[in-house]
Amino acid sequence: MKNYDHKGIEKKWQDFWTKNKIYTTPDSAPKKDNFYLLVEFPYPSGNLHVGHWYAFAVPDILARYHRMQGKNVLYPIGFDAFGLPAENAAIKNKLNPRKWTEGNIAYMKKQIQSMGTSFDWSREVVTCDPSYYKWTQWLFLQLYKRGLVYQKETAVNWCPKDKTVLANEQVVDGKCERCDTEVEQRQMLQWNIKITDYADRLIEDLEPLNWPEQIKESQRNWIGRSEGAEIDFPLEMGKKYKFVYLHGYKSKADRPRNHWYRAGLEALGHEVIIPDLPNSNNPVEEEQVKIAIEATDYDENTVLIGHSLGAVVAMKALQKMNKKIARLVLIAPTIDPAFPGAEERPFHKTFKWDIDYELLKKLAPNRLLLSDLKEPEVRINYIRHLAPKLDAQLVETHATQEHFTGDKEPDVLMWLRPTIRVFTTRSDTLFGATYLVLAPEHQFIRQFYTSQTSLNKAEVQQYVNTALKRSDLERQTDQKNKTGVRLEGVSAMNPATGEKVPLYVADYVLGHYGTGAIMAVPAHDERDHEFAEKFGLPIREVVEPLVVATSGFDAIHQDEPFQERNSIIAIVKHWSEDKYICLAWKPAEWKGFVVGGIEKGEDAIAAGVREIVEETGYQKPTFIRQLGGTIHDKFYHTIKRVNTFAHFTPLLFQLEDGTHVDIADTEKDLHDVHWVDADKVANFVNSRDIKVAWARVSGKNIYTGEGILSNSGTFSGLMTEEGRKQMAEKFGRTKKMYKLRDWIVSRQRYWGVPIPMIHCEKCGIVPVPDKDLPVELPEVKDYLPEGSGKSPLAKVKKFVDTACPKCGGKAKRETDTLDTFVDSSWYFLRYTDPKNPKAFASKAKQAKWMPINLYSGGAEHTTMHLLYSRFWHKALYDMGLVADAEPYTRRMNRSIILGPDGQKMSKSHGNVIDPDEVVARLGADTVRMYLAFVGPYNEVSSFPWNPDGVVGVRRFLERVWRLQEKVGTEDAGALSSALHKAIKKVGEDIAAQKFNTAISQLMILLNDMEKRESLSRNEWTTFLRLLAPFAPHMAEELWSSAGNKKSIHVQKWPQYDEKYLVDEEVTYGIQIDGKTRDEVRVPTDADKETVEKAARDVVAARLEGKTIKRTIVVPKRLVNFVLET
RNA sequence: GGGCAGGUGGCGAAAUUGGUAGACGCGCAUGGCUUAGGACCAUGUCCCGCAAGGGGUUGGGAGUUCGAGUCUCCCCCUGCCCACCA
Repeated sequence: MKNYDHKGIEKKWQDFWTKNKIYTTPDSAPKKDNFYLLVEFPYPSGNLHVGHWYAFAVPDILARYHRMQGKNVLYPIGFDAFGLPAENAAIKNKLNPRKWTEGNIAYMKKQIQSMGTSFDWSREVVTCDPSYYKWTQWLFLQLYKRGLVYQKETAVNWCPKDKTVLANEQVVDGKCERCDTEVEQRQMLQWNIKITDYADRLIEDLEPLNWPEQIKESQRNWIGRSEGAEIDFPLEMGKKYKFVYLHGYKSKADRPRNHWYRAGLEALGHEVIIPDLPNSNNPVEEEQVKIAIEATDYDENTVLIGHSLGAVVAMKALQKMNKKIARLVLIAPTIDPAFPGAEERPFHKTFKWDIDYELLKKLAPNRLLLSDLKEPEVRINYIRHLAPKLDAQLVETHATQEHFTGDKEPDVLMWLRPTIRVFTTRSDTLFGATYLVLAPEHQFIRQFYTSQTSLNKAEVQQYVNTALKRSDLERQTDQKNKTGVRLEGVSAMNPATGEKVPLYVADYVLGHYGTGAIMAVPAHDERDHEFAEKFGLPIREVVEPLVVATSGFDAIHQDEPFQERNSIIAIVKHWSEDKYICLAWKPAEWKGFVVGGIEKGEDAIAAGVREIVEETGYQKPTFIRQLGGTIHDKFYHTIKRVNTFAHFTPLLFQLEDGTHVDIADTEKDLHDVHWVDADKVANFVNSRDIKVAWARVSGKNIYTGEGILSNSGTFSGLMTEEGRKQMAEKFGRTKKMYKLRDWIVSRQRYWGVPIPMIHCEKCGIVPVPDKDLPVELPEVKDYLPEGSGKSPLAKVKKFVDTACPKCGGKAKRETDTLDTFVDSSWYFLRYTDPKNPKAFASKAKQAKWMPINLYSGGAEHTTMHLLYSRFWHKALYDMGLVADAEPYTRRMNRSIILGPDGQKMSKSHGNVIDPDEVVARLGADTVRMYLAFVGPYNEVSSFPWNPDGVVGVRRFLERVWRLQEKVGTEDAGALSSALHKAIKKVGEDIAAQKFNTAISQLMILLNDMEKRESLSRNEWTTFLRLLAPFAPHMAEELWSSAGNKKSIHVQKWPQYDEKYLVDEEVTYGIQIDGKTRDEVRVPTDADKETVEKAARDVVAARLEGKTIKRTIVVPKRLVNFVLET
């Protein structure tokens, strides 16, 4: 027997496999099911690292196993070949990025092939190949045609020195990676993809997927849906408007409510014009519109209001004038006669509803509809139908009198003024909103405020300028230090309380989330609280905490009634030291302060004093202060044995001195009294309500949880959850918001897919026609950016100058390239039909393989790549280009291999393992198998590379090699029971991707076989087939030496027989009182009585003189004797 | 601050899902074989004990159970991702 020479063997068989094309996968094979196993394709960085081995060689075990199980397995590979490193290398070393990339691909291909993986190279896909990116462009244009692609001014990282746009990873600590210059934010027109349109579906379609829950959860978090409300706060500001109010049918200017509106608006300094519209009882459109137009000069300071039929007059008048105004407000507009269910009205003959909503939208940038919920349903419905047509803010409310005809209609007046819209998830705390905060980017600041005379315009502008320059990173590291500036001369009205509240601009509010404005509730939000403290703003509590015992010793009993009681919590401070009285209840685990009920005719303080004396014996408590509002608690009273709903008034006392009288025995039996140091109280007490009360002593903890509303007008007493619904309805609208933002796909880079768009002087944006695809990346002289922020492509005149495909006139090509996440959003489709020149992949071939059975990849792609490609697939699905809404049936994230020192492998740590070196020394089979053995493959976990561990696997393989000496030539006899067990276990473990335990079973099998005198040929070749997925080269060599001609990798996985899995005898553990004392071997088929008797005999000495209360026999496991105590 | 995942020998890890904790491998120790060995073979490797035997043990504490690494509650610690998301 020769020694195990891995080098010779691996080379020999790799060549053999390639030559015989054993891994070339047909689209279908007779009597075989297709199985699509996908691994993330690599970026061709130039050198393979251990991570690549882990990513490709371990799933290869699975691919080989499924093949041996009779499946037609597609296990493809390619290269994600566009991207920044190639461009950086090109700039640095004056190379051609294509040549650099292609060189790397050629080198890495050899390395990957050295792993002995079963990739089908005939299906290789390379994203920078024009035959590939032609289809990237084509798919992008399909999305464009579907309305999913748009251009938008977006902030980018800009290095003022290098005059270039920087990717996020090129910004280090807010500075340019290359020249260390401070990075600025700069607005640029960029291509975006509307992934947010799919946010809900991306969340909902996760549900049925067979993915690990954590991956689903992090996708949901990334999308970040939150359900809340939008609420409008009317502004009172220095800016003066001219209000024109048009009354309705059978009405007139001289009505009490009109005078009242006038007074309200004039009080704020506005001008108010209320014309009498002619023939109010028999109105004619032309006459009324004429008078409305002549009422005044309309300009961009005019607010046009129409009530009822006046709303129609207002729309028609505005349409006719075709002048821009500030705002259009329609109060309970008259129903269009064409609307289903509209009643017939006398003026239908003299009015026409030919309204140009698009024009109105242009003329009035701000539109508001007021609807009275007391009115008949048909009008409410009509206004709901009108709102989206006008794209108007719809306010549904309860008027003082139906149809807003009361003498005073406060809701109407409130909404006549300009508003700030906020998004909140806590609309229930609206009564506690004592100020508003706008993000520095907020449009109100740009459009209105800075253009008006205001008291501190310069200060605000300066703040906004510096805030906008601050990078996200700076904002982050400075979270505890809130800054901001008040907007002087303007205030908003809290729509719930009617109070004036101040406005601030502060960068703790984000411009890109929600509406860019918040209502601040300092009593129940920690950030707002911090800001309010700093700026001396009022803090109003509107939520009384309610805690509920859902688990633990005092968990409430379902379906039992609650007994309510008013009680106190008395926190008692020591007379001289910083410690407090805590009580530990003896009958239960409860630990807290002095608590007790308030008796009839007693006030809270008196109850507190009484309870302190009764429960602690201390005689001289002095009341200090009440610690905020009531704290509610629902729990099961373990002594009184009843569900309790307690309302605690928290009180702070201090003892005057240590005067103390022994307490009653009945009290002593109930609890122990402890003096606890202030800093240990929080850990000592274990009751929810007590913890809330204690937090108020320091005053630093803000209650942000659920509870019962207080100080909230008619809403007081409601549960916060219910209040949230009701207030959102009454004062705003419910609204879903997402953290997910649209996908910016523009890159100002050379080495990417050119965006196939043309900018025509006449026609605007024109997509490149399909017949002109691909738009090929031209050669350029150098890869430095062009200087104005455009990509190096902008310097290539031949590329840029083109003719418009529509009109043939002068036009310029788009010079941005696509984000590489676009390339990788569909590569798996191309594998199914990699050479197709007519389509990105034919439907027939897709159908053979999609959706993917298993996608294995790195945890770093859990959110972005996975989300982008899921979105992309859904968009294609909606266009009928793919057959499934989801591309990946299963997804698994693999673990991570660390350096030998337990640190992440990196050059700076000096702990990088070079796989080529290890392979040269120990062989590819050893490395593959070691990586599979080191730990569970699909866990959020990491394993250090252990150089000794690798040697151990090598040792295993050498022992296998030596085993061939024991093999006879006869196929005599049945397989051993150990072999049957291994066939089952190894197979099941591979299928479950538990490669580590599969290998340990092979080791157990080897240990067993080594002990044998000889092995039959049949046993030997069976063993080799089990080994084949792990060590494909060695298995093939030994298989061939055993006289086989065909490759082992096209063989069938061996079969096991159930009857050989069962041993003749089993060992039972013998326990006494649950402690293992001994063991006994009994025939496998022995009945309970036999087992029990055998066990009893073994431990007879121990059982002497004891009485057995109970015996538990767990078949094939153990016998437990429970003794009488 | 939020979300997720974890915590088992000297180390990487197993544990039929509530049933003899530590399979398998590494390391270490002793012995054998050897000119040598980072090779190979055998035995051992939680603690006390020569042994028979006894005791302990899955981050800490409590609970449920005949029986808990596994279930429940409280606390502590570590890693990853996100982070002023209203």
